[in-house]
Amino acid sequence: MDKTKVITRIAPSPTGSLHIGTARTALFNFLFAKHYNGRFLLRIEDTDPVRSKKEYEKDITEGLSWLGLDWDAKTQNEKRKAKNINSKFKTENTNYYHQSERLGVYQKYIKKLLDKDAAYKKDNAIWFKLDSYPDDIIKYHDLIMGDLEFKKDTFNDFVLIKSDGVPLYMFAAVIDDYEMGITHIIRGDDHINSTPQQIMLYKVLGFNLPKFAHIPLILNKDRTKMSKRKNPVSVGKDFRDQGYLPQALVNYMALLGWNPKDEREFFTLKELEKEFDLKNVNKSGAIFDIGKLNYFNNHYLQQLSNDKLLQFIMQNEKRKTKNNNAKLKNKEFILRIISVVKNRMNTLLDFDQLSHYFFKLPNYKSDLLIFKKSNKEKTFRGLHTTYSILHTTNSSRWNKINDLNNILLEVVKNESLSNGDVFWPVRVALSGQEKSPSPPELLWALGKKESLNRINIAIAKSQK
RNA sequence: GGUCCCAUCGUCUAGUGGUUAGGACGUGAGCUUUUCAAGCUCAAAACAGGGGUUCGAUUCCCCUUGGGACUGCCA
Repeated sequence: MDKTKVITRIAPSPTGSLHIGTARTALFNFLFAKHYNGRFLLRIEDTDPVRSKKEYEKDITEGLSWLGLDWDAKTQNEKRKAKNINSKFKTENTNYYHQSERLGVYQKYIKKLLDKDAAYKKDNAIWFKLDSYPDDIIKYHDLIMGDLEFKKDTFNDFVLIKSDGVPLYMFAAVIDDYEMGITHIIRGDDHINSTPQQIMLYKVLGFNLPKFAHIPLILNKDRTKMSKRKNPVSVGKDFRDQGYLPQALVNYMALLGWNPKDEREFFTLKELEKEFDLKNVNKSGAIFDIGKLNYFNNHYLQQLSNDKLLQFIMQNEKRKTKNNNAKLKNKEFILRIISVVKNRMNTLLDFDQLSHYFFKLPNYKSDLLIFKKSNKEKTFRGLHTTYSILHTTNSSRWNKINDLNNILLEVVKNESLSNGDVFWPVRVALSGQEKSPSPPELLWALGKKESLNRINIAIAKSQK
């Protein structure tokens, strides 16, 4: 880029949980800043004391961190400047910005506008005077949308400071972006129409214009905007808590509106930092497709080591139940289960469904033991022989899935049965399910004692 | 209504003044197999319409249509 250091920001209002749209905007701001070795800042726009809530602020910061979108901390100098002058707001001294601690700053610029006759007081509020902007046309170059042009007379004077003394977004954002030295304002294209008003403020205040980049919105299935108010899709509740991995969500969100101009589709955050540029962001909105997110999530789940996966499953379980789940105590056992069900998982939450029968054999009908191309006699014979051979099998042979597979094949051969006569009933005996990992995998995961126990139960059932 | 933005398979997208319009998800089929899943192979699936410009437009221009956003003392 050029000599000036890139500084971007994400400026959410804490009036709801971290929304998917905000997260995607944060991602683009983060990536752009990192790509050019710049800074990425977080500013909480909490000037609406009625709707703003601390819990939402917490959700937002936690969500950004979870995604790996760590903001650059305020400098010491910036920290010192922060001062809360309005009793309506309580703010701690965080390493990111709050508008509520900058109320004094806004006053300073309001005075300037008043002095210049660019603002006036009416109904106890401070209004911007459109006439103070000299031109009839406001134009700007958008890094994504191209050259944009607006007629001034389609706007009216607008409120800068409400009658209760609190500044409005339109004004506060301009002052903050200027004071924070924001070089690139990357935000949703729902802000295109309010940009001319902000540009007038920049000009009248004598500020240099930052670069604007309006990114296309994330859309619902019906192509309407996925909005924070109407479609509160939350990063924490709807993705993290539903068993999605941050790397999957990041990868998926990046591809919503941006692409690498070739056929690669898997990117880590680091790779995205390297590849991302506003030039490759397109103009039209993108529908959010949970199916494709699942695909990415499955992909990243497979990349995880079993140990890591165990760790995530425990974390998730903890978040859900608020205490340690007793059934997850036996780590060795869980690790074995993980390795046989892993590739069937789309989200971390799937583990429950895919693994319950390892912990407790479900009740099943004896008919289920009989393979569709088999009969009762063969089923019984298969189970019986399997039991006898496994019974005498040295537990050292139990460590290899392939050995266990060979044992089952031996049974098939010795009894002149078909694969289905043996494998199917063994599967049902071990899992009580018709869909499961392969019988040798089940044997291996369950261990010798439990496996024999379950086969015994099946033999008893098949005799009835 | 006004202002502004957008327009390639169902979805995310690549692409070029001359291409068999490419990839991915999803869908269907096949292979494999003891089931399901996975994996592999194959298939169906798109340039919104009309005018220009041009030897030639999916690509450039205009119009229409369609969709969306904004239109608060919200952000």
